Amino acid sequence: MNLKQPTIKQEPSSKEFEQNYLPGLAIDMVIFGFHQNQLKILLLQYQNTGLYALPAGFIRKDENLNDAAKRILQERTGLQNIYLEQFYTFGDMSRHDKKPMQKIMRGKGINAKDDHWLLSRFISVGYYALVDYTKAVPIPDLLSDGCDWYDLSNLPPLILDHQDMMAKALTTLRENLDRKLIGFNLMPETFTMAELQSLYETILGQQLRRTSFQRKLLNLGILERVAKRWTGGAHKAPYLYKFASDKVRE
Amino acid sequence: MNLKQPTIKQEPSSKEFEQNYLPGLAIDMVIFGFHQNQLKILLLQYQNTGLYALPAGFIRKDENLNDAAKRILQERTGLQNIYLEQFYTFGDMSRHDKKPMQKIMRGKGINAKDDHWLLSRFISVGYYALVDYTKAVPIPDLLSDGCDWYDLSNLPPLILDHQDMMAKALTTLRENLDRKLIGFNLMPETFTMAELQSLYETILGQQLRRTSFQRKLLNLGILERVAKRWTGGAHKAPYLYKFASDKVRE
DNA sequence: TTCTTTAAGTGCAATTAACAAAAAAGTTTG
DNA sequence: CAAACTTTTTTGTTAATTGCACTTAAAGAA
Repeated sequence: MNLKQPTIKQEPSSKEFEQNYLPGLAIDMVIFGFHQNQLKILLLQYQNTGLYALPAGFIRKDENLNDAAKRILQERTGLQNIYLEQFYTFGDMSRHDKKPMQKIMRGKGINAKDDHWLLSRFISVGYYALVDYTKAVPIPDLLSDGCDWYDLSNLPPLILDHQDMMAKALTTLRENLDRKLIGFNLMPETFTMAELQSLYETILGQQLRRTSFQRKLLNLGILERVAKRWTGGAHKAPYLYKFASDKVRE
Repeated sequence: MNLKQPTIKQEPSSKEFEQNYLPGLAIDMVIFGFHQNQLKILLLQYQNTGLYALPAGFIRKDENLNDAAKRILQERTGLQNIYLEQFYTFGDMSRHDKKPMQKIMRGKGINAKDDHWLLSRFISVGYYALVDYTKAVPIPDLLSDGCDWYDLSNLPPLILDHQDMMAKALTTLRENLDRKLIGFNLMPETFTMAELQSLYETILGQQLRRTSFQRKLLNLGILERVAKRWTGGAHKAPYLYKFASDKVRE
């Protein structure tokens, strides 16, 4: 069924890119989700290459950097008003390696010259986003053939320095978890205390004590107990909580 | 004595810049120092303009981003092996305002066309550095007429978004102060406990309790008491401490 | 020696976190 | 229908940290 087909959508021409986008600068996104007690990130997959990469994009000449990040996130997930934070800008020479992109373009039937704009040196601003797994609708971009969630504990090999980017994003997330109370962005509307604890444990990579965790989070005064309860087994049903954003001062 | 002189050093020509530097990307530096119980930063001053700016520079095409930052810091202070950390990348459209740079160039007798490369949109990577005030030797760059320390509590008006940059750098410094134990980089070789406390109080913008502060820092086990003491007045002389970097694990 | 002044250390209350045990709320089972 | 079982939630008890007042230490001056 899957015969070789001509590329339908065209990636931007050199001229089109130069006219509309800032040269040499890109945005890479580490989009975190949480599902079945696993921390996940969104990756693009390229056919016939075995290569995987973080979602990325470029900055329009008339666009704020942060707005470009929001746009790129929206393009890959369909989501708006998402927790999104810049965490580091990557500018080592070693990240300038033409091979992966050449392979990706060949896989798409694009015959790129050595000075194609996509093969030049890029400095990349890293952002990480925290999204509700159940709400995101992953969408591939022009060059990729798949956009899907992957377990952080079991990632495929990533191109260039994307593994380092992911690691740095995770470190930043860990450092900000308590300080900025951002974990809730990864949860659905309502959740049990055990689920929330599991999220914290997964992000921090360590076990937490049930009682301490519960007392600490409840004392923050930002959780609201929802009247309803779980349908459950032969035991006490856990309370459901929701994040009371109106109680957060800042 | 100071008659109008022709510019001696020439700023890079458009061609020279395009050949050697990454376009549209700059580095801005918030260089912190501490002297006489005041937190200070290094600013460039432009003659005949009343304008002040953070030290800045560009990235060579064959240079790592972090190496460019080190180079720029070295060019303005003469210092190497300094604590230097990237804190944010600024990319709002609103920071693209040609007027200040035009004024600076006119002040230097440069007749810049409207499409001069220095007047284009720049996205700027912010770094902050912590230096020993007594060791830095401020040096102006090609366009500026002065490079000096200014009290953080009494800054002259800065161009563009440099005030925001400074504020963000200070916030980052505050957040990292305890976590990364970086305050010592602002101190001379040896210092008294009172001086160290004054530094912390100045950075954090709040008074600290002496006993708690002392107990906490000594318990960290990273301070070494130096045998020598102060020459002093009619009272007990304070101990001198030095930072025992070999005792810091990380 | 005694006084004055500033530095450094100590003891205790108050707050916060760590650990342990008990109570609560469901369902299943005899 | 009550006893048993299971998981959630709350309540104490102990240990660690911090805030605060006070004591001790050191050095020159009277």
